[in-house]
Amino acid sequence: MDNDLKDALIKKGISPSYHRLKIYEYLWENRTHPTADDIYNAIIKQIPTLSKTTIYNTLKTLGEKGLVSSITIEDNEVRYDADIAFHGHFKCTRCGALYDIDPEHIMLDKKNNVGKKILGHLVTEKQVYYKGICKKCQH
Amino acid sequence: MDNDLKDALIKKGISPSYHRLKIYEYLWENRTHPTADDIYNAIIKQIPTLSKTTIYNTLKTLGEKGLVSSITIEDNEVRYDADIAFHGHFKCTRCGALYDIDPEHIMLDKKNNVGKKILGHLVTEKQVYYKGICKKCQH
DNA sequence: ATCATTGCAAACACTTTGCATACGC
DNA sequence: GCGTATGCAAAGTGTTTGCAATGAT
Repeated sequence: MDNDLKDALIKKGISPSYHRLKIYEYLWENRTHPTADDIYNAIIKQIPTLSKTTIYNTLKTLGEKGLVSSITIEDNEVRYDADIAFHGHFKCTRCGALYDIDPEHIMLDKKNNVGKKILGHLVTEKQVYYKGICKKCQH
Repeated sequence: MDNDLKDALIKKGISPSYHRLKIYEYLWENRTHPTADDIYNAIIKQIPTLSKTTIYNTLKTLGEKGLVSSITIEDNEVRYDADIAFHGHFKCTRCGALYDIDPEHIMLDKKNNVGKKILGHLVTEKQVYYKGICKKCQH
């Protein structure tokens, strides 16, 4: 399992250092759309010398190579996701949780239009998100 | 025309100070999705004593009262829009321009689902955006 | 020995906060 | 004159940068 992730890094030309592997592993196992800070606070327990810089460097590298996607909904926080298949998001404005939303639930075409043109503009990325009050917070 | 905007502020319970009116007027006339800084740099010419704080205060007030919507695509900049009808956006990663995209072009339902529930979550806001290379930058 | 990775501290950009001043009714 | 709006400066937050130290082959 660890080796699968390691191989994924190698396949993309990223040398699989211990730190990078741990960060990618964390994102792979925690589908909670963590921020850079969340990831840092989780992994520092296992790697006490870890620095934020390494988190940022690694997330940037993984992002550039297409292994993770980044989600910006609030201006003050970027969240990261190892699920790179197209899907929407729902952000609860009360508790802050971020949920995944399948394309079929948002009446979108399942394809994300990436590689196509809209009004003449070439699309390389698509994001759909909702805000509101999540299921748990409605009571 | 100025009076229409003034009345819109009054109707929402916002006292129409000169500064607030100028900021709202700027957003109304410039559908370029400016940042707080863009607005500041534009209006400082007419009101030399203007401060950024007033820009932020005003944008917050207008946003809370539903007169402008804010768009977050890049983590480091919030853009503002006096067009509060639902529509998508396209951000050019080369030149940075932000274009409006009509709902019909993005194969979405025209309704924005606001007030409805998705997977049990109550939706209060929906945003759709694309990134890519815009028409002008493709040559 | 060489090159890449990591870590620290400082720099940065945008936004918010606290409080004093000025304005409008 | 009183309450609100404004402005300044400082603090805060998340991220990036420069460079030195460390690690791997």
